[in-house]
Amino acid sequence: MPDERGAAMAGKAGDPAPRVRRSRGSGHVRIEDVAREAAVSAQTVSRFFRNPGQVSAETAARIDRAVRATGYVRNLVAGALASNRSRIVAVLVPTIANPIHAAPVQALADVLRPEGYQVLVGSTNYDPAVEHDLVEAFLGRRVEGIVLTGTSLLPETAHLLARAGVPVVQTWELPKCPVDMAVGSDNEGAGIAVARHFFARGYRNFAVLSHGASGDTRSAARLAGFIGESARLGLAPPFSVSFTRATDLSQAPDLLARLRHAGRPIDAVFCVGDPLGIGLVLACGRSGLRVPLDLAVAAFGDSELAALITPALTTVRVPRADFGRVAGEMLLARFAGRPVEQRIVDLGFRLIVRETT
Amino acid sequence: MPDERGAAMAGKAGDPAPRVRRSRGSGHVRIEDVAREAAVSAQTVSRFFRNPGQVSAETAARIDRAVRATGYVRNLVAGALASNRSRIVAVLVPTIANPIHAAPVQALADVLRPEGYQVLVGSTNYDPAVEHDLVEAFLGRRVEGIVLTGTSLLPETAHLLARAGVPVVQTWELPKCPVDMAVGSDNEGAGIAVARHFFARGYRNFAVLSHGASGDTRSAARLAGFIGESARLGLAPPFSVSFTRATDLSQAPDLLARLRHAGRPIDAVFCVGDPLGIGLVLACGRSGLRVPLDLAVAAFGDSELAALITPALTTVRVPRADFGRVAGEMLLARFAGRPVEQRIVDLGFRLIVRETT
DNA sequence: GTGAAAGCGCTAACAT
DNA sequence: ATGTTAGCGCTTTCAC
Repeated sequence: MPDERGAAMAGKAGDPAPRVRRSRGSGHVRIEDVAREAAVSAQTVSRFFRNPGQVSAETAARIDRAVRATGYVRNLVAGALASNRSRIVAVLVPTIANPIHAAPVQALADVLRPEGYQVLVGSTNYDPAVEHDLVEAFLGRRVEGIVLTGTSLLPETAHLLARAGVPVVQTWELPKCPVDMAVGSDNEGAGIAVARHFFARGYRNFAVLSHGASGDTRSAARLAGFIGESARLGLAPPFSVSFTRATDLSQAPDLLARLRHAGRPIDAVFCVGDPLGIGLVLACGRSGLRVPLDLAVAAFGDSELAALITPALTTVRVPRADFGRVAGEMLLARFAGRPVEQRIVDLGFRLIVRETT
Repeated sequence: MPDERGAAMAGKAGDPAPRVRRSRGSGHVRIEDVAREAAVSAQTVSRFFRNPGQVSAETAARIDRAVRATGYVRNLVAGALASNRSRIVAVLVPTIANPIHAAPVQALADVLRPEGYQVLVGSTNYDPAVEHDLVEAFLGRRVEGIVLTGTSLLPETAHLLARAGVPVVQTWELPKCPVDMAVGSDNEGAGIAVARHFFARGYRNFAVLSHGASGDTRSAARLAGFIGESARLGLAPPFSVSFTRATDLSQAPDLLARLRHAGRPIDAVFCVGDPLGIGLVLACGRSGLRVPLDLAVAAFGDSELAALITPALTTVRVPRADFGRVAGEMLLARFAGRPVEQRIVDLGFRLIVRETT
């Protein structure tokens, strides 16, 4: 009878147990309150939440009723501390403004949800320092897995990750030395494919359109592939134009002007991302430049709009959703203690030739 | 001397304190390890992390060194439990695939970050049941504030929110009875404005294009405004066409076909969202339908692409980023205990007339 | 199937 | 400016 003491102490006043002090505490209903209401122990309530089948049907019903009566909401923070399992997986994307990242994040969340995991998203804005801070914050929240977009880690970030012992999946790219696991496509190969396609179509004067984000190694790899192949094809180095902001399409007309005053005629442009490519094609339409007659355009990503604009955009398709899905499956395997046989998964790419080339 | 017991027990072996058992624990470096290394108390290390200026410069340097030496990463989970402050704000959006939600989320995060808050994003997919589950999960993580997109809450969700006592900001819409606070624009008014604009331009045969998501009360309000004003203008009820999926632009050509076989000629279409409007305009371009000569189009959102497509889209502009910024500021005010003078903030809208009308 | 005890790693409150 | 103590609310371990 542990309540005896409180009852005895409060004897005269008849008040409920005046504990030593009550300045802490959230004021929330606790598992113990539910337990009391259901006339079971707190353990049983805890079991009920984690695995309802583990308690008898009758107890379950009583607990269920008690939960409703008290308005109890599980404290996952306390649970995470006690069990050392946060049930959170973090995913870092360069920017949520680019819808190209929606599919993988969605797919990741869809794979993880049935297993009870929630996905925490962070935007690095292509800044490795921001990425580092986010990784540290996520590690502080004791996430159980981290999915990275690209492989442009700072050495100290890689070190942090390695020390933490948290499963990490790098996506989109195929690093030679992954921090842990990776799933993606060959970006350099994509650049090469585009260069060859341009060449096969008869174009000889190339330009590349990229954004200024130095942390974007995926774009850099595509560019490297494209430029390298141009050289192998015996062409002059592509004229290079940079966006200052990755997603600001309103710059497209200005960019087009720079392309037209390159000092030499340009007949084909490779854009490192679909937003750039779409912006360029639309800007051409506005300024009366005929695509692909006056200028051919190819991009990367195969976003939804690529096929819809006129002329439809030639672009490299990568299985974006699968990046997220596979990343989630790899993490799940790790969580379950299953060994991941293939630490680097190449999901390939495909050049979708449409009307802009 | 609490260690005495352990020492006595392990007397002969002479081993370091063999505690009763050591099966729990994360194996991570703890604050106490850092404290020992820096020859200070754990409390001082804790203070150093939360407010470096609170410890002397010399101790700070020692702690800093100790943190590096041990590779310590703060356990924010334990911190959140002890302080009852998670420093997390949750934001719910219908879908991250629609880039229209990127700006407010970004702005919210930008306002909150300097104050030490992180933003947790969840997608409801326009499903109130999913929204409910997410709210419950977030509440379980003891988030300190919740930002909602739209006002289509289930009654039980509203109840859950009310009970939790967490500050809530509903965005995009202006509910008559907000759960707590709200910042948005008058969606019905936007629909009315579009109807009047169509009418003023001489169009008389209206249609509306929406997606099927029943949980989207924002779209519903726009539609209601548009339809109501059509009636007031003495016009026939607009012909209505629905997308099955909110963001699947590939359906646009099919939709266009349905519009053309409406049984009566349609000369102006109001699309509840920009993605729909852009898809429609592009589909018209593909099928040779002249916009606005054969069909006028207006939408809602003023996304980046709206001004870039040809013809440029007439659409309603709302200060999306400001929705997030103001929501963040309201939350911050609450956190600081400041009273929020204005619980409902109307940020207005503007019809941007371009070439599609 | 259920309960009792111990403690996860940190911070609030109270000292000094 | 720094140290000591007592939890935060849950889950693990062990016992029945």
